[in-house]
Amino acid sequence: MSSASQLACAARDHASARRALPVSREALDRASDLFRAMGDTARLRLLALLSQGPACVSELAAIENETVSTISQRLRVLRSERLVTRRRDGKHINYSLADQHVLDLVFSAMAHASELPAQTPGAASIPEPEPEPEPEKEQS
Amino acid sequence: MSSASQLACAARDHASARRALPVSREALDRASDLFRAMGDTARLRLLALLSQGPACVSELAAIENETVSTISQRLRVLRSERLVTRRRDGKHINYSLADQHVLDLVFSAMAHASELPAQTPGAASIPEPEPEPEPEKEQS
DNA sequence: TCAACAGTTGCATAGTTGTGCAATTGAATG
DNA sequence: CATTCAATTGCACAACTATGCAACTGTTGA
Repeated sequence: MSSASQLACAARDHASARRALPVSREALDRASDLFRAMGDTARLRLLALLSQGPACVSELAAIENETVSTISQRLRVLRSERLVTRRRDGKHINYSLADQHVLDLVFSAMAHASELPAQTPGAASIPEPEPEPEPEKEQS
Repeated sequence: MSSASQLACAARDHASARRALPVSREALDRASDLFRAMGDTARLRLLALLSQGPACVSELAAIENETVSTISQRLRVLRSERLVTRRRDGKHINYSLADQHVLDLVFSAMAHASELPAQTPGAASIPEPEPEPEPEKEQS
């Protein structure tokens, strides 16, 4: 993979000065793992449910109308990213949100998502469909 | 799919009182789309690069050591979630972050991710591996 | 100790996603 | 107008992910 045989514009047109990432690659990898775990509607719904308090697997299964197995799998993913924690309570295992942090993330995402009804790319050609206050038209 | 034939514990043991979600299902769907878009290391790296300023596709391809096609695909996904915007500048198309919002999300995720080195679930049995300040040991 | 119940896990399968290649669009330039 | 370069897209394929089922672990209570 990766040939990079075409770095034409980078080298000539604007003499690239950009290379250092603002953060470590590892940190980004972990962050993406986190996002991936939350990047599933069903799993995110579980987080939303748990935001109201702890719940056991079968309870969540009943609410979500899914099998216990499926819910368990979803929770496993969330747990692997430390989004939820579990604790045994008698016969059940109660899951809870790992911390408030998690909800902040979800709410931030929803704030962004609700800004606009989300478009499918390819609708407009190139000219920005949004009237920006900065019509800077620089030309070579 | 979904049988829900086993809501045993929900109905009996703790007489479920939880059902309303704190947010609309739609909002969660959109948020999960957003997270999914960011849930890929390569795409997240692009966001990190763009946080330093706009860049064109071939420039990003050179930095990432990938084909232009691949980068273009990744940007397409990011654009579909309005995480980046594009603007034609002469021969190139410059991509930028859609807004600061996006970076907040990334940084929050990294903050969460860097709290601990991330475990693989299944390591410890059930008893919480973290010494919590709330050792409430309730027992039936 | 055995039965019942709560959860987890292994496995097979279906569906989704990422990538490369080749063809195409579209703008700029000779 | 043809050429060149930037970028996108269609297609096929590989890799990954989610799900259901069945088997299994582990706990409670008779």
